[in-house]
Amino acid sequence: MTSFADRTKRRLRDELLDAAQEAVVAGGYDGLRMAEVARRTGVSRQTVYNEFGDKWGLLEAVAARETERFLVDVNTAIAEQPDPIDGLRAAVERALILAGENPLIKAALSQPGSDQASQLLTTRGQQVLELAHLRLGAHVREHWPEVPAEDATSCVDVALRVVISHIVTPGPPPAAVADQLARVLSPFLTEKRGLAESRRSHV
Amino acid sequence: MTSFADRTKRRLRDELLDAAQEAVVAGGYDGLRMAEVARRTGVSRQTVYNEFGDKWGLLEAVAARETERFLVDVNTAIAEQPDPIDGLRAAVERALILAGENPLIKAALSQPGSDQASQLLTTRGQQVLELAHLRLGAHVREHWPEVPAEDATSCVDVALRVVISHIVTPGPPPAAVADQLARVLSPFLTEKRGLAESRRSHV
DNA sequence: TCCCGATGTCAAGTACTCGGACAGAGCGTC
DNA sequence: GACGCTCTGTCCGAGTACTTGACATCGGGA
Repeated sequence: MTSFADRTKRRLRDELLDAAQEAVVAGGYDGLRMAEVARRTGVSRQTVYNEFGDKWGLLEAVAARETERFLVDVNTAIAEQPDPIDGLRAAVERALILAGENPLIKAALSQPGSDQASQLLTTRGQQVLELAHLRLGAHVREHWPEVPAEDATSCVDVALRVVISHIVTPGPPPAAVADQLARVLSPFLTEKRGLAESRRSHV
Repeated sequence: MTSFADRTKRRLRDELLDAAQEAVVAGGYDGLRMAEVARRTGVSRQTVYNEFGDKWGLLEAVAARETERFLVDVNTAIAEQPDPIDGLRAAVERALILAGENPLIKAALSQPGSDQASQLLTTRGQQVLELAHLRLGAHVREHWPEVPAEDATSCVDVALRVVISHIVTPGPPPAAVADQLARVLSPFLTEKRGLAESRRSHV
């Protein structure tokens, strides 16, 4: 059993993040007030600083939590597709749809103080990149073990960067982007797969 | 906004009560261990003592919370009936059904250490009596203002004592008891109402 | 009889929070 | 440009609640 104190600490953190996220959604980075977050949560301002260090730390924590949720959702989209190409398409589409609907991302891109927020989005992008590498990479390795790890990594990397770009600067609808990416990348994957297989059967 | 500390304190209390109630249901009064309640909640034994004083205090608190829930449920049953007699019948039946299903009451009546537990039930009975007086009394006053307050009180009192008796020593099915009580008491109420009205019209 | 488990009490230690105060930066107003 | 205002970030003393370990006590069972 986790101690009550531990659970309370986690809950405090969560509630602070809730309040902060709400504030960011409503008013962007500038609309995020430390004192307001504290007041809303029913806690002293100092406690917020104890928990997150400074305003930037708080914002990062908000983004980290949201990222985690984002990835969980995208992951299920991938898991539903046995074929990696389909998984790629599904993941891309899902990610773009989620991003389009996400109030936090909207706020980061449109609200005042968006310079900081979008910088955060970029930082987050790096994290998403790494985390998604792990997930997506595992998926490819599992279903297409014949594709060399390095090539799978390259492919995932390209896809992710394109997706993030589309999130920051929206373009065609999600499905179109997903199809495009799948179309562009699938030859690479299938070729690599074929090479690996022929090489293996040759030896 | 209530302070986070307040909410945490309430939550702690609630979780302690959850653990205690579970223990009582499983093993009766003797099965309730202070140390076990503390361990389950992830808190020190001392904290349990700080919160409830002693074992009896803890048990009382469990009973108080359950009583409150019980009354809320019964109250809605009353509120659905505009006619006090129907309300009486509905409340009695609901109370007996709830009591029959309630694991805590079952434990109090059957588990070892039931002497303390049933004593508690009696103590609780007093509280239920008082609280229910207020609620039921208000209901009667609202819908049959012509019935003297004193008579309404008497009526509610009799009904409650009979109900509690039926909980402690179960007899006929709830509906039968409810009908019986309604049949026995309704003449009293209607007569009192009639008297009050005629007296008023006379003056 | 002795041991064991449980209740209940106590004191000291620890961690966290609160409240208030302060300096500094940014921003609009006069 | 000086001023006032708001918000950030930091510091510290006081208060509060939880923890830990110890102890006395009581009742049941080997």
